[in-house]
Amino acid sequence: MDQQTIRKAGLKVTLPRMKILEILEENSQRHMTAEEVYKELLLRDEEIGLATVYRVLTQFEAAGLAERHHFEGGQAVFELNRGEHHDHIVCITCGKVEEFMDETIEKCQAKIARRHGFRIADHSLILYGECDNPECPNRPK
Amino acid sequence: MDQQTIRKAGLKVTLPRMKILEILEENSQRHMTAEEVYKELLLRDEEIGLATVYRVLTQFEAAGLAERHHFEGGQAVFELNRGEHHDHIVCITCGKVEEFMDETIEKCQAKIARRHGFRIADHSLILYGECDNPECPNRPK
DNA sequence: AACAGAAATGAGAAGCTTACGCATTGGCGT
DNA sequence: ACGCCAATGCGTAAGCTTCTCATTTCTGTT
Ligand SMILES: [Mn+2]
Ligand SMILES: [Mn+2]
Ligand SMILES: [Zn+2]
Ligand SMILES: [Zn+2]
Repeated sequence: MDQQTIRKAGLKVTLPRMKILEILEENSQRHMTAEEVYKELLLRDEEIGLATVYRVLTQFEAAGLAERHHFEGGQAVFELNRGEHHDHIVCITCGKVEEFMDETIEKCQAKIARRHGFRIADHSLILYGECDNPECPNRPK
Repeated sequence: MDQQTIRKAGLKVTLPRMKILEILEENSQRHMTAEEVYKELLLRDEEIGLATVYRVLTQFEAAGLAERHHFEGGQAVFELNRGEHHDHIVCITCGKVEEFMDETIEKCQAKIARRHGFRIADHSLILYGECDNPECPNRPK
């Protein structure tokens, strides 16, 4: 239940938090911007301000409930933390996002950090390319 | 000579472009924000507007002369393209940036892209952590 | 060396995303 | 049910980057 999720994250259970978590859950295969979450709230006739959306998403992130990613394009995107780390590959033409996890890369990163005397806290790996979707606008016909 | 560099990039040789290229060259070990380049121009009594700095940096990037990176913190940083690709490891405490290149990681990325049907165009790999610099503010004493 | 056309520049304003201030509302423990 | 403090909504502001447009500067050509 969402209430438990929010409570366990150390946050007071409020309507905005419930609704936003709900939306992230229903779109767990996507990566949504704050604006998109906000628009989705409007569709559902929820009177929740954009500032609250940003605030709640930031709180979810701080609580480890959600992750924020900075793909090219200015707007940050959010997704629920599913417990297993993954990185992203983004189509620069149609925006499609796929996820992957590569043990070899992860290990190499740790090794590199060690070699440079860094205690690694986080990392961001994003591959940009053109996807092979026939519907992808960039596909030569 | 800088003039040749700029001309070969397909850009008209202008004073702002010369000066900005000069500054990037003199700071080739750093990663500078547009604002930092602008401040450096002010120190040199060059009457070059911030808008021009942004424009020129963007043009340098488009021409392959420079690279833009988005480390955490809002501001993009720029560096001259030295011809050899590298990725970055950033200290989240003192901001120190080190560079690395790992053939294994690069190969894995290519493999992953292939597996997902993406023609890879670019990638961004940034490791965040705490460095071991004794001067680093975060160092426990 | 002067000229003309096109491209580039400077200054300020605007755009966009995100954060903030504050009066008001709303959870939640009592 | 009550009251306190956190959370919210709205408007505003901040930070970074880009745009607009009148003016200047290149560049190739007389
Ligand atoms: Mn994801
Ligand atoms: Mn670099
Ligand atoms: Zn695509
Ligand atoms: Zn450090």
